[in-house]
Amino acid sequence: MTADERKHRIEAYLQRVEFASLEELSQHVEASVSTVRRDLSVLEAAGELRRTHGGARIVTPKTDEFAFSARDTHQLSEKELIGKACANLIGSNQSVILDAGTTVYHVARHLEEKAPQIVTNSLPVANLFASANKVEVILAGGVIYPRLGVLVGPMTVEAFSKMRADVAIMSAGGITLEGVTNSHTLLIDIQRAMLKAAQKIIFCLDHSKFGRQSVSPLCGLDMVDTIVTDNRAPHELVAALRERGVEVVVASHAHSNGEEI
Amino acid sequence: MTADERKHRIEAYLQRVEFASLEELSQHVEASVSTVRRDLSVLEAAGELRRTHGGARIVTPKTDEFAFSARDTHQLSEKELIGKACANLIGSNQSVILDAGTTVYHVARHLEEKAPQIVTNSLPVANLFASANKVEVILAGGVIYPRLGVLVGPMTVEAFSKMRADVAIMSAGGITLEGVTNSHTLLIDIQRAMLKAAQKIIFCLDHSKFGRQSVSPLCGLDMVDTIVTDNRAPHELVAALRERGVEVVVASHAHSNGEEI
DNA sequence: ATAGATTTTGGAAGTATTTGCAAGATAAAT
DNA sequence: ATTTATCTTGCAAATACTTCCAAAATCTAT
Repeated sequence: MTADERKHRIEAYLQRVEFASLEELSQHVEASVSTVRRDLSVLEAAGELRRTHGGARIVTPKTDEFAFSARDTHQLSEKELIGKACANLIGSNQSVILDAGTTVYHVARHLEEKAPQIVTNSLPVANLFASANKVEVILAGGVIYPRLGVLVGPMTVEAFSKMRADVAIMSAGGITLEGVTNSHTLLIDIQRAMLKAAQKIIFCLDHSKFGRQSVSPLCGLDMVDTIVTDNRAPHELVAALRERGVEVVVASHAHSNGEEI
Repeated sequence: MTADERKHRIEAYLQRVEFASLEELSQHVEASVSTVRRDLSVLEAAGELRRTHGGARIVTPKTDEFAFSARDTHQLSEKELIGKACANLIGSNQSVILDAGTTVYHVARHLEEKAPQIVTNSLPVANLFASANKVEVILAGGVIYPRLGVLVGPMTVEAFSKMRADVAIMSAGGITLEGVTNSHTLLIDIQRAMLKAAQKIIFCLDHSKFGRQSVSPLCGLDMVDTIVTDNRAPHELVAALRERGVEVVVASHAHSNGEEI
């Protein structure tokens, strides 16, 4: 990789994730942190980004025109961790269905290297990859649901009904031992079609979703292969879920820092 | 392999991968790095690419109608005027198909007050209305074509084949008395489906498109109801088009009361 | 076709740039 | 205030670039 290409990759990566640590960038471009530091200095001088302690931040985030990526910095890091951990579950060259929803959005940010085929009905996710040409993104058609930037309606359901994918990465409003529920009735049909289309089902649910029930039941626990959550999820419920045969991955700082392939 | 052929292969390869190291290029064209270096110097002098430390990069991935660039101020005011004039042709509550392309994008910006039903395969247009809830936007499904932010492929064609709309607002690469042409073969099928789906066909073409011919023919003049252009369009061609029964709207500052951009 | 001239090619030597590491300095965290 | 993490600076090794030269290929004229 040339120095120039490396700088561009740093820029592109930051364009997607908005902020990244030195370590993260270093791994992403496969160069030492020293080199990344120097690159960042150059890019900062060019006005492309702004260096911060421990990393860098893009100066003009282009993905930010959505009510969607609202600044809840509180749970942001938890969703980040969940996103990273979930992305680690995905193998290379798999086809992945991505649900709409903020948590899944964070998964998408870490998926560039892994999955060349992504199917989604989320406009923010689509925008994320709109300029990345390593990933093939299929966007399901449908009517845009304004606030969320999600495509909904019969067109969307039909699109997913005709598809097959290796994995589906899903959001939901709540999970109990009785199953998974969601509040957006508009999305239920679409999510059901997603579940049918995928071989493996992963739900990304931060701790606040545990023990909660939304209005519309989505599916039972038997459909769920894996749940990725953060370390504030109630241990009893996690244990109970595991007893029911659901794999539960708890994302933590330690885990995400560890092994590389 | 001749020297000339080698240079062309280098160029074509860079067109595909954007960056390449010396070593990579050397292997690809089966020549020594020294030779590749010399070739790159020549090509750089010709403005085809830019050398970098360790390799080379294409200078620009071809500027065209569909390439969305954030800092594209080129002919901005003219496209703005065309956009406004074209939006004026649309009635309230009409269903409108919007093609991908920068000029049509500017039309979309002025369409919100009309509260139309919009169907498009353009990601930028979709983003424009993603948070506006006066407008119902239907996004056709398909594969995202990276650089352009357009949805393409059979899914997209099928989506438009099943639709009916009052108006289609279209882009194109060139127009002559022989008809309308476009350079992106990937889009031709989609555009044809759009034309079939709509009752009235409007083409938005700035003056640079007049008298130009791109590789792929799109449709004859008989299909075209209206063309919206700016006041630098060649008068003879405009007159000739009118004689053929095409309504030509020339956007000027007079018509659109001066707002800033 | 052949000998000589010209251009092109591949490589070598020397110079310049880049990279990764380490040590001291500075800023954040507890 | 102390500890930890991050940043800057300087340096040596690695890598890449330029210039030059000889061999190979191509062209030209007889």
